[in-house]
Amino acid sequence: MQSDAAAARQEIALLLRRLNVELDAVGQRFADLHGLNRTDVRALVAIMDAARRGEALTAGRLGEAVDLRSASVTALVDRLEKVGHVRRVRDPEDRRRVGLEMSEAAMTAGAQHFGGLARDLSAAMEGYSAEDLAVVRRWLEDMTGVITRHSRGEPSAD
Amino acid sequence: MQSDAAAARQEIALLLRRLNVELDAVGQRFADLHGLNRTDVRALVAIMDAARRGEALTAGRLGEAVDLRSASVTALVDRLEKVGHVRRVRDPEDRRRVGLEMSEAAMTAGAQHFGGLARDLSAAMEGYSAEDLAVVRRWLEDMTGVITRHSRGEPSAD
DNA sequence: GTCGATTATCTCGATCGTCGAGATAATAGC
DNA sequence: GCTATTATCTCGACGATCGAGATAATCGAC
Repeated sequence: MQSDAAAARQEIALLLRRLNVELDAVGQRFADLHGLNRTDVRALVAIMDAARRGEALTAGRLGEAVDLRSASVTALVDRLEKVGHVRRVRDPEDRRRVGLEMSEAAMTAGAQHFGGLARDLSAAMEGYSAEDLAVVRRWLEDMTGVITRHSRGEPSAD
Repeated sequence: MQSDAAAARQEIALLLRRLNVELDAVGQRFADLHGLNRTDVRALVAIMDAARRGEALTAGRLGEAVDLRSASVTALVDRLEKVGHVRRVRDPEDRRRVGLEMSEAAMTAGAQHFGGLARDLSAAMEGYSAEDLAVVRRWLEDMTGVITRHSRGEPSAD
């Protein structure tokens, strides 16, 4: 019988779900603090991520990132622009395109909130050995693979 | 210099964020498959979790679980009841209260989708030793602690 | 037991986010 | 040039959520 081991694995799956809920709550809290909704936060994070990679997101690409139709993206960017979080910048190369640039203030607020979390997570991992972190890393990659297949609706490999 | 170790920790934090995104996508997929929105899915999960604990959720408690005001809960339960996923059951003890019972079909669909994920996750952990899983478990608890503090807006312990 | 306070849910009207359809404007291909 | 394609925007409609207030049941003090 290995039902003990199976129970341990199920418990870990439950812990993962709980972590997921709390991680979502971090985004929700940022939204509450800044008078935004969850979509707005996801958009700002997408723009920030792109900026970190050195790319300036266009309206269309932002829509793909947050899975919204063009009409909704226009409304979304209107909201973010109205409160000064982003600026529309027409691309001189292709004047149909609208680039999105985050304001310094929004960048700072985002870095403080989410960067602070990343810093605290990193700090909480300081007590772990390189070997332990390698295990965690492999586990994260394995779990993400399984989850990704589920989110795409692909059959489980059994 | 331990910037290598710091970089490894940051990378793990990024992996965790990616996992979170995919885990959200699993719920989104369930919603798409059944013509529901994310709130409806969260509600069904909350009802299912309560049922597993042997409790029948009332409308009010469901509202707390998914963070909605009573007016929205009424609309939410109306939606779920209309498509036959839940049934309103007046509590004979306290006839103000409305208990919520999931239909067999909804229960089965939920168990299939989310239970299937749990099963696959568990299977993917079979290759891990008890020691490795203990590391993962401790790590999950530590990270959840940090994240929960952030989601509650409590100061980081530095 | 009766009556006011409290609790649980519901109704109504308003607001806001999202979308489909179609307009507008710029680019690309021939 | 002229047409097809691409990127974004406008407009009208729909649906999820909410605040305020209504309704109905329970509780507590007397």
